[in-house]
Amino acid sequence: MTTVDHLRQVRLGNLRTVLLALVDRPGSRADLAARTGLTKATLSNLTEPLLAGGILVEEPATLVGMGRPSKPLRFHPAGPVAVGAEINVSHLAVETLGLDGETLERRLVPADMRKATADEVLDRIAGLIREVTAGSGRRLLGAGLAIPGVVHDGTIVRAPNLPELVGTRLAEGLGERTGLDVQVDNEANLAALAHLWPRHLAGEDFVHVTADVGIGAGVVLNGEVYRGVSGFAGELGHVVIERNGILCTCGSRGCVERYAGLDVILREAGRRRLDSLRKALEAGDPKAVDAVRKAGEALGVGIATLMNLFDVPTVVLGGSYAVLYDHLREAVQSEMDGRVLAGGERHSRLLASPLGEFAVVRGAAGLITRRAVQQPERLFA
Amino acid sequence: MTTVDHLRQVRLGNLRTVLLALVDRPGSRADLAARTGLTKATLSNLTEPLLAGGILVEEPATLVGMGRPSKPLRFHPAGPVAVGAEINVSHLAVETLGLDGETLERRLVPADMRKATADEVLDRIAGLIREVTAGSGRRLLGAGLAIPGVVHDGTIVRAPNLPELVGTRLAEGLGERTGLDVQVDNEANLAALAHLWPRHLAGEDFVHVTADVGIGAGVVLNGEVYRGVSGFAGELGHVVIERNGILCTCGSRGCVERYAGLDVILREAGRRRLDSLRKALEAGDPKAVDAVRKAGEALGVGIATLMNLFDVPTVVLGGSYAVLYDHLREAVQSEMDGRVLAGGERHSRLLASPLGEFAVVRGAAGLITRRAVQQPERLFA
DNA sequence: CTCATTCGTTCAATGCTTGAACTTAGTGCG
DNA sequence: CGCACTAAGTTCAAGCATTGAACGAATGAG
Repeated sequence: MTTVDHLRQVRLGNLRTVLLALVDRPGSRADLAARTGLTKATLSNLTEPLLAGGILVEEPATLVGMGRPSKPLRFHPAGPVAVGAEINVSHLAVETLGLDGETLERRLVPADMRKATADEVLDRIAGLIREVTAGSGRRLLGAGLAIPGVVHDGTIVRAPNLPELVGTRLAEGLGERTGLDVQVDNEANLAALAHLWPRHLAGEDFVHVTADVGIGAGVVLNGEVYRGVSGFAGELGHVVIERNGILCTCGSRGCVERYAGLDVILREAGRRRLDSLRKALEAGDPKAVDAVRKAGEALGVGIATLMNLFDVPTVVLGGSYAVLYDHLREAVQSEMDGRVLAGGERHSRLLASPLGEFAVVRGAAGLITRRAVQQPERLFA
Repeated sequence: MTTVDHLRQVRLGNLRTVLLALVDRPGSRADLAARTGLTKATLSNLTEPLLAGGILVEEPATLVGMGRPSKPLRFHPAGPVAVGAEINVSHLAVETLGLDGETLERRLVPADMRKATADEVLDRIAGLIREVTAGSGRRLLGAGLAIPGVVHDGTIVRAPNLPELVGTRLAEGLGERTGLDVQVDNEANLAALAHLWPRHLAGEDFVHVTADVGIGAGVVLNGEVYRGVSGFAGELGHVVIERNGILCTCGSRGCVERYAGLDVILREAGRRRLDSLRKALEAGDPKAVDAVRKAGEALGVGIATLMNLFDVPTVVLGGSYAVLYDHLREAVQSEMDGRVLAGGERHSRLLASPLGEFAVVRGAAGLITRRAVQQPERLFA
């Protein structure tokens, strides 16, 4: 709105384009100009403050081919980093992530959080963050915080497994403890984001499905995490597959969660923990195999419904489902093939997440690096 | 990419902002400046070519209040118009729509199209378009064409009720016949668009649900129609509500369509046509009332699932469902209240469409006026 | 040593928005 | 009737990011 803000916007937009190209891979000014469609002149101009600000470094010249050698630009190895943190029912985790997408430090500590108060949880998380960031000397861009619940306008509005946290504003609490700019989001959304940023692991339209106590789906449309109007989008656990089926805690009947939730699978398989179930599956225990297959059928019906509504070509199974993938795949795929309209292999792809137990916390950190790239003015603070 | 294309983009963006403000309502330059955040100087500059090009007119001064009277700008009454056309199983329709959102002409002619070839259909549509556009002397911006099927990259890839059209490229055929720039889309998407443009009738996040032979949902997220990767999004008809339920033509079981499709309702009610059903309902025929209530229950379960996935606050019932609204509402709302997570009146609103049988064709025309506003360079052709 | 080649920088030109000053066209009041 | 007041609309110099062309820099090939 001020004098030439419109011109400023053009510049920031171009800066974003350049940074996105650099996240993809390093490159010289000439190379970046070719990749972004900008001119070499503009690139020199745009990168100058980034180099001066310690965001980028110029590498020694590459001595290949004819002509003046190029000096590739990359993110500065001592440049700013983002922190990711995760609060879950049975563990806490933190991770630091550079703008180049490299993980610097990680911690995952088992801890029963079910009855912990917000203050207790935040104190522990803040301690872990201090551990992983101590002494690096690198500027911190902020922290992303993942929680197993629905967040709306910074407040936790639903958290079936961490009832103590409902109604609290965790971002502010963690901000006070760490001095960081904190952003809170749902673990399902962040696990999905980890498959999108900084690397595309499943295209730019997919659904990432995980099971903990509930079943959550993170929906990515057009390269953006879709959160819905109130942050409730992707509640795959409460998709109905049998309208007069088992009563659910949510008040509905026949929700997918009652047939394919991790608690249901474990109970049916007669096991207490995921690890024990996995061993039973490896040993070929028929009760375990059967329990997982049955869950897969229910999950497949829910996923088919989801795909008929969102029309995304790819489903990523993560978390516990990734662990059980080998025994889930067939049943899930079979229901999908039989029920998805745009079906057939051509359209529906089922993948296991390659990210393991750090997916959520990596997504939490990615939320911050991504914001820094999309709003490059934040890099000059 | 040329010299100062970036500057051009800024100008076109501002032009779009101004036109959007004018679609909302007419206003003087000073008023528009206040509403858009631009300066009076810029507004004079931007509107000058629109006035010269016959897109806008300056009204005689309004003589109210102190100071120099303002001369409101509005869309020119002889300015360009868009054409909408609809091909359906049992009728054809066309409509012309001005940039101001006013309907100029309409035709809806009953016609059994089930076995018609693409050429026959296009000839008839082209004839209707000539009828409604003849002699107006106004420039035509293009035509939107609605069909009961899925469109991807301009080709009809699915049309259960008009099998003759599958694989054809109707846009090109109609373009050749009329000389217009034609854009084809699904009727569900266009019915939804009609509730969004040029007037917001249900906010900017909602789902519009209609029943013909199948059940289609047009999904509007963030003020944009969401089409999915292949144009299959919003296939509410094939959301599963009983996983071992009735076999569906799509190969799945327990699809909503098998319980809440119009054909099912009519059969259960012992009627042949919607009109006859409506009269039976008005007379209180218990068989009819019961058939509609049962359909409403099934539909409500499907809608609840949809809302748990998309997290939209509003559902609009259109087409046949709007006609049956009084007898559907209670059952649908009851299932929604019991099953939607973000539920309660605060979050889920159920409405009947106010647009009647012209919703689809109005949306088809709206597709074109909307494009003209969003890409203002098209207005200077 | 010279030429060809490619990288990166310098610089005048372009064209859009802006705020301030100015002109225009009314109302209200003595 | 005239003068002050108010608000609409126009004019204009200033500011700024990108651009293409020209130029300087750094290397390989012959």
